[in-house]
Amino acid sequence: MLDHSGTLCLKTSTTTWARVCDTCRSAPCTIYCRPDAAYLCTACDARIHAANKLQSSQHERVWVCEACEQAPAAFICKADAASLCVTCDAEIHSANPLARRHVRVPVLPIPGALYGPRAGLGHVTHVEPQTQSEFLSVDEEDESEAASWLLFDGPPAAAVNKNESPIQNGKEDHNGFLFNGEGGEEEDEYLEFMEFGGGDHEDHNDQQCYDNNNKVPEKMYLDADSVVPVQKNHHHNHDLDQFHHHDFQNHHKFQVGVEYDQTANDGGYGYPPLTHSVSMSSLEVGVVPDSTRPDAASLSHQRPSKGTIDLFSNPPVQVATQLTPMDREARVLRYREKKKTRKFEKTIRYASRKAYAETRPRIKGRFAKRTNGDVDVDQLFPTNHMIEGGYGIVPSF
DNA sequence: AGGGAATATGCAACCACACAGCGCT
DNA sequence: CGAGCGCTGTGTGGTTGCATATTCC
Repeated sequence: MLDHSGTLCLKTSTTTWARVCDTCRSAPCTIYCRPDAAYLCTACDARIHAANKLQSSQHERVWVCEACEQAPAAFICKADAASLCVTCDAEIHSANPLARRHVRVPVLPIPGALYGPRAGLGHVTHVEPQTQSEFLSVDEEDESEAASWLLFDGPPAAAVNKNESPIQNGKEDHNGFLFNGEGGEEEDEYLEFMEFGGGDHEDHNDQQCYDNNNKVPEKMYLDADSVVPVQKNHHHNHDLDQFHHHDFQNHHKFQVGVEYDQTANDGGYGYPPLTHSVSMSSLEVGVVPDSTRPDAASLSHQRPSKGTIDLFSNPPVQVATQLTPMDREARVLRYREKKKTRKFEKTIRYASRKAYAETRPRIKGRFAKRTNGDVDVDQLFPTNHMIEGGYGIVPSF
């Protein structure tokens, strides 16, 4: 589709029309190369600029605005942890007094070595924070965050948590990771899970996530839930505060599990004993991961109680994955797409049930039995009304 | 600085009932 | 084989109580 300026755009899952890559014309652009005046997807950017180190170092590139996805980003909003173009920045931050208080800094060019050694998954190193800001841009956060996952080539050690070892169940891939079939969906689910369960964490912990020698995220070879890498997000989107608070709570709980696991995990699997520089809050100390928590139980993989974690019987085999830059870029892209499309609001599957619930008599918030005096529901929601209003239509899954 | 009390915040449980889905006749 | 019936499980929202976090003294 062409936008107002005639630019070819792609319909994204977020219902916005993102400018497409000027090179491949098939993927949404994520990077703007100033010298070339070209909008590129990360894959093409990697291909073009990684091929020529001179280009890579001299071509100043910036991320594309995360809001409109149509213009190069000019500012980074610390509060929203988003890179925004001038127009979107003005629009968003003039919306209300609270937004006006958001601290924004000029966006910095993407480091020229973006596709250098950092891209090698087996050699992921911590990227020093940009000098003018203590935080990374959102995209760089994504890079770091996604990179930490990319090291983990496969589902989140689901079987590690089971009583069968990865080797026993025969699903170990060549890297020693658990891998189920093509692994794509598994990975997506994993990323999605991580996004909700602990993926949004601080980058400063990235450094601590990697073993100094093996460049392996130290949080990775743990039981299923505890594989959540200790990262923290700078996102402070006010709409998401509630989520992040909860997320952060969970994060702490995970972290406790991690601490425990690692003390128990020094069992000669080829990993040196890990020293933890991860700061421990009062909450983390002495807190037993609550396996009875519904949110924990709702996770796809049941977390064994602290006392029942049996890591020694199931030594998870872990080897740093070697992925090509293109593979990595593809995964990062997929991760970003997932991140963009994630929804935090409650999903109503049955509008009719919602309508009935709203009209149902209550006693202290609880549903109460209808009495004869109650209004007949059929009068409130006659069949034709329900249909016209969209109620009564049950989505098929 | 450390500890206890007060306050703030977040979340799961609870309830009744319409409806989907399944098995059986 | 399709229709009808009965049974079971699911999903829906407002309030409450509890657990945890934060602030204050």
